[in-house]
Amino acid sequence: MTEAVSRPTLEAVAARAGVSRATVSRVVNGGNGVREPLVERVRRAVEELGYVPNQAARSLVTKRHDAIAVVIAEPEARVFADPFFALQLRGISKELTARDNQLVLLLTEGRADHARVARYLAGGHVDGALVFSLHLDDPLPGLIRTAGVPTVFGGRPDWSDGGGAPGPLYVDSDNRGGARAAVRHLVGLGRTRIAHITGALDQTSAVDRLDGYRDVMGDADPGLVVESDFTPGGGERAMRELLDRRPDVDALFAANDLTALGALRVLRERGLRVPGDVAVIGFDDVLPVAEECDPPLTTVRQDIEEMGRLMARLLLAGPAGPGAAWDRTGPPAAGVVLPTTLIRRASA
Amino acid sequence: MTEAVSRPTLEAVAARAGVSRATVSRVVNGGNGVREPLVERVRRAVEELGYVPNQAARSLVTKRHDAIAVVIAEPEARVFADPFFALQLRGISKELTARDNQLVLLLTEGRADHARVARYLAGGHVDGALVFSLHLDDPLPGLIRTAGVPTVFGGRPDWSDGGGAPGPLYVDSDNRGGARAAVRHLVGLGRTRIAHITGALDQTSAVDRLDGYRDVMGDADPGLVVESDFTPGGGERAMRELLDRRPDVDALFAANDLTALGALRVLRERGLRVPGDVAVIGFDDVLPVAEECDPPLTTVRQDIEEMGRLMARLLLAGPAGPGAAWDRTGPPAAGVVLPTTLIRRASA
DNA sequence: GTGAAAGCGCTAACAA
DNA sequence: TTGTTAGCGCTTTCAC
Repeated sequence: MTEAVSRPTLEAVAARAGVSRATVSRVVNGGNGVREPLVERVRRAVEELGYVPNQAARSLVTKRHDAIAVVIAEPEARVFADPFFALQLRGISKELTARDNQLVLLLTEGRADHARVARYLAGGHVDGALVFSLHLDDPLPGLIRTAGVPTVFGGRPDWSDGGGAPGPLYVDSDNRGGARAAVRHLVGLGRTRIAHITGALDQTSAVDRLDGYRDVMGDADPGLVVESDFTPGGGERAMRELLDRRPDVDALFAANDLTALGALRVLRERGLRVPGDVAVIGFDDVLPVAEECDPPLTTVRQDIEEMGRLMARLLLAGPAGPGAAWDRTGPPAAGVVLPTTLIRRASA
Repeated sequence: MTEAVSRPTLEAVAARAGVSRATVSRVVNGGNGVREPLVERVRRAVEELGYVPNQAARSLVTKRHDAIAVVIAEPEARVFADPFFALQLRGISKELTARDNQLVLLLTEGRADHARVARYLAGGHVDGALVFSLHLDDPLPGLIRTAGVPTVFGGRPDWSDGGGAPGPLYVDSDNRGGARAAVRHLVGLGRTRIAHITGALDQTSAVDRLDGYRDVMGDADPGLVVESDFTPGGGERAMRELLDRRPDVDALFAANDLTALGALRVLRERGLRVPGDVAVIGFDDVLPVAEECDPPLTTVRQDIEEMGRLMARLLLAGPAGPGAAWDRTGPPAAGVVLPTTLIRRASA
């Protein structure tokens, strides 16, 4: 019946092994400076008793938690219609697991939750935080800075190019470069009236992709750019607007795969062939979206899982253990930008 | 520079408010039995010092953690190609937040991770666990039972109909009833050669949906049933096999929306009209999949977010506080089954 | 190399 | 109603 009686303590293990609590503690924490035969005896006692260290007691004295928070701040429903976050989470989880850290998930729905998250982070319950999906006017970064928790951002925060202050740590993909590659590919296909449906322009990823488009198409008709929001519905609306305005468009670079999906529906509905009449490229390479749409989507791939892994690695990378590096010098500054690759499928 | 100096303790607040630690503790934990003026004074001191209770110290004495683990055991890549889990997570998160609990996310990749998860749960780091995605031969339930952690399962575990023992707590949707509704709808459309592409039959949800199909189509050609795995790729393969075997099929009930998505591609590729030649119904109503496919998918909706919310509610519902009810009587037994609704769109 | 002892910050009897 | 006190289980000096 698995009585929920109190689990064995260090004390119990010590008694069983015939040593002191201190020795057991040493063995449990790597066994440095303990003679081999003793180590062996303690290990056996641990095994026999099924001893598991009490994390609360340990944290109380070490002030470490071996836990980090993942904050996903996305008020809209979008978050979960998009496999993007799930993939990042997976990467983060793998890395944390490998380093014996736990993942505390903090989901926020709008402003009301910000205070809660800030309080939690400031409360020193975790050793660090991984923060996603910031919008330009988001108060969260400020709150986090105040909380003084080591933090790595997913995606470049908008204030990262600021003045002299050491920038925040972040991991991003090369949105601008990826966008350029996509548009150049369309140019290479001989397309001349290349449109762009943007993402939500209060996020740096959307701005960077737009900039990449402009790098190549600088002199194009501004009417070829339609603002949208990274969703399939938004993609549809934008595509309609675009076709009404410029029926002669012969290529589209969509801010992400979901947007492309919406655009494809409208193109089909209007009887336009892809890529015959309009070539289409997305961004993300999120499966099954990209692979399963019709036609399969040419898109710019970012290694989302690797981004997650990297964020975790960066957060835990403090030279003298978690926290140390940050406390004295402030964040190690700057960001890591991962490359993107153009994946050719049928749509362009 | 937000020095990472030690945060204020109960002691400090007590000193500032001119009361004892015990009084501060009482106020912080609801203020019962403390006279109003004192409460006020303590509150102010807490405010001024920015005091946040040290959770580790608290857990050490209360043996509670105000944290629960969410275990997602899904070896395949499928997990994250499917918005299903994300939605459940969101529901869980909302409910936990409302009850001041934290969510510790445990993702497992195959068997290797089971031991790790079991150890963590047995370690008493959390007050309970929410467990998803069990497969028939999964060792996790056994390990969890041994660990003695209060647990609620997402989806009916296969061993729940067993003998006399009180069953495990679980939340599921009415897979069988939903399947029946779907197939009956197809019958109502005048279809007679109604096929079914199953999900992964090592999961009860897939088995239940198949049973629902059989409830209505008991006497149909067994050749109309093809086994698959809940993925778009699997759906494609199954649809091809089906068409080769029974080219006269006039309706399809797919085990989930992703499967339907794959099947739709094959139908289109073979020049068959949906719903003209073949009517198609999915299961889940997961957006954007169902809404954005072509044609928009008629499907059986389950309220995924509500399932998550309910799981959390159930887990935290112990009469004498978390744990208590479980410790003496074992799990309160049985499951909660949520209704499903048929959502009519264009595909059937 | 090993043990003894002093807390980490909090809650929960128990006294007052 | 409020304060005093004794630990919760662990790590970590400091002696030995």
